[in-house]
Amino acid sequence: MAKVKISDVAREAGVSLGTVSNALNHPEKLRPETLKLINETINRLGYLPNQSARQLAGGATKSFGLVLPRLDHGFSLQIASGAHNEARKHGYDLLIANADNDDILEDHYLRYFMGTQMSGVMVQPMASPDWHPAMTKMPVPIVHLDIHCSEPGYYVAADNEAQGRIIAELAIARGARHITVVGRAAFMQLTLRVLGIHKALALHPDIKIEVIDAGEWNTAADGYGIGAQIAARPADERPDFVVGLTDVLASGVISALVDKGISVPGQVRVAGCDGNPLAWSGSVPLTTVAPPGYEIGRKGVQLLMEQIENKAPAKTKHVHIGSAARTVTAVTAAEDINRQELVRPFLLERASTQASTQTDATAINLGAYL
Amino acid sequence: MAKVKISDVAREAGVSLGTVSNALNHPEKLRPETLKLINETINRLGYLPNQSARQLAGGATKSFGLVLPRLDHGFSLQIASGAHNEARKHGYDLLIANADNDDILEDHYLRYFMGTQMSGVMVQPMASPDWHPAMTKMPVPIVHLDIHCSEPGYYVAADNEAQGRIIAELAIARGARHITVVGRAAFMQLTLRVLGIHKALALHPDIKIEVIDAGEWNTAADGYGIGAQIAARPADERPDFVVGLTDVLASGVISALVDKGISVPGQVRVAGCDGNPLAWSGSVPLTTVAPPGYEIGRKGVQLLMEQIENKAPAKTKHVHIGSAARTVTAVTAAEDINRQELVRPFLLERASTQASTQTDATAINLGAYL
DNA sequence: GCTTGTACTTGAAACGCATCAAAGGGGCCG
DNA sequence: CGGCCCCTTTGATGCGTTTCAAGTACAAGC
Repeated sequence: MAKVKISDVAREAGVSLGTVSNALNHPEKLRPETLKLINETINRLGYLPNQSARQLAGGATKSFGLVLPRLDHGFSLQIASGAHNEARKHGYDLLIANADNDDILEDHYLRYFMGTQMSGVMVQPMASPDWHPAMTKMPVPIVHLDIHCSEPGYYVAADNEAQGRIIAELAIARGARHITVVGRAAFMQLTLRVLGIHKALALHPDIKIEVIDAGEWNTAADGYGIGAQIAARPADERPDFVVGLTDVLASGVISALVDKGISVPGQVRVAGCDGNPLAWSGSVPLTTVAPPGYEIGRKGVQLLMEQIENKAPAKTKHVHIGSAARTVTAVTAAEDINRQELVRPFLLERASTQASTQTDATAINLGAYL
Repeated sequence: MAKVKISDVAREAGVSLGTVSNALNHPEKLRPETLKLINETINRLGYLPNQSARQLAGGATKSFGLVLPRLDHGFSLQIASGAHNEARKHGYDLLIANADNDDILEDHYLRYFMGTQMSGVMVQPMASPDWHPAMTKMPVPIVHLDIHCSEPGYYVAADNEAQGRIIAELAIARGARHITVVGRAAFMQLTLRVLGIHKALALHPDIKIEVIDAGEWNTAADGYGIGAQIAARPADERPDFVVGLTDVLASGVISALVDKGISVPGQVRVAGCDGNPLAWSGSVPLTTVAPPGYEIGRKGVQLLMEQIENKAPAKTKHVHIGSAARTVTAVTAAEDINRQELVRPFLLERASTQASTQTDATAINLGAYL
């Protein structure tokens, strides 16, 4: 049970300590026989290099840290997935920490990663990173994800405003006369979506628009409540297009409307706004705009690599990724549900979505969502 | 940009190196003024302890590593969530690595964690851990999750067989005469579910049962294909109850059946088998059995703590968590879809589900799935 | 046989910190 | 005033590696 260290391997193999180290890090420098001997000894003894010591002695390790606000948020997972693949491509490991919606914890893990000699760190922050500016001038490359920083630094953000615009344009294209936006714009991202919707509609003063605040957490239950409220209105005061700022909200709205006997999309169309897998993997898909989470993660790692390779003092560099990507559309099964984009059978649609975005692994990854 | 180290802080604060170290690790040993002075200096200089050095000097850190096969699998996330909460409760950090369905990578991260002086490591292995037995006799506490080990060691597994049994019993209770199980039992977990179904049905020889293999990955598309195939049969050869070994499969089956004009659950009932959030968060919920992922993660950390505290040589210890937990049932919106558990309105049902399982944070966590 | 070069191998130094025995300082008691 | 004890601070030591200048062995060329 006592840990076997490099010197044990060296002694046992009858070579010096430095040679074992070379076997691990620069195998090309050793004579093949020596290498083989050492590897055998390593396996026989069950030697496991002490990462702490390696890092201490050798400087940074080839690994990145990623701090996410939650793990059960599909978008964050797309980020993680994109970051992971890109990191592996460069031969880096990716370690993920869950801040669990807690400022303190986010800060804690951030410091932890910076102190672990990670080669770089990424965060999808809950608050603006300006909130803890100390972090931005750390001796480790850092990239903020899904957020706009005013301070100099690196960040990758999705164009949330465009996302709102796209949904609004979809509504316009579908001939909407009265649009209801459902949800609490508690986060900057959601606020921007609303802004995008307003901007797009500014050109169409004849279209009526209202925004209904949902409960604090934008849950499906909140959506259901608002849906019920909408259903209860006289027909001529009902919107003909509802946008859930969140897919889950949209789901709730649909449930309520249909429960109350209102046809979707016959009388009211409903769309979501964040490309949640549940929106298009369920048996009744929902039209939604998918923000490019995977791409954000990928780009984040690329910015990290850039900082590492150039070793230049971090100048400001921001990357914007258009959210336009694609609108997940689908045909539903049930007669009565959200059939608005009736192009082809649901599953074929999904299949074709995957096929057409092979370069964008998002679809593939989400597709495997069991 | 040069990293500031503990000696810099000490010099700047006019105290010795050991005192700064104490400020960090044993603040109660310092006079309040000294502590304050040091903390101010730390902040002023932006000092960040080098975790590698700490670990090297001080032995294990209070942190656990968790290696997951994928991140976009709801079940794994429940594990992560449970493990995280339990770990934090004990004051431990949790770092997560994504093995991305790759044996090599799983092994890599496992070694990485073991070498990082983690206090303990958990894996949800893809293959049986007997596959790489070297890992089980490492000098770091390790717990295997969601798998049965024959070797001595610690593991936490869900009772997948019970899961199959529960679904089968549901089918029986609903008066099924012909059950079709859909899916490829590629993994042990799925095999056990099938086994459970068979065992439960052994008592009912009059009920016909068939198993249809799905494509390699049990995707929704696979389910759709099989659903279409079922739909094409003459009415009297069609099952009246379909079990998807995976919720996604079940979703696909439903889509196909309804597309082909077969009423669900009027003519055919369909149930899933793994409590995927998409099953019950979507606008059309699916009946499914939820395996206790959250509980598995929690229990895993508890076993780790046990090993750490007792420091006894790891004896075999296995924990089984019954999957019985709860059957997520729901009322759907659309007339034609899977309404089989028509108890009360969908969202109320969900609300009550959450309320009744406050102690089981699974529901709460999944509920927040945006 | 001697020199030069090539191909490996060696081992001491440093990495940044936690630890802990020992020293320092101050108050209290006799 | 001396002796004790307690509270606080000190700094040398070692943690397991990597690195790199210095060393060894051997072959080829003269």
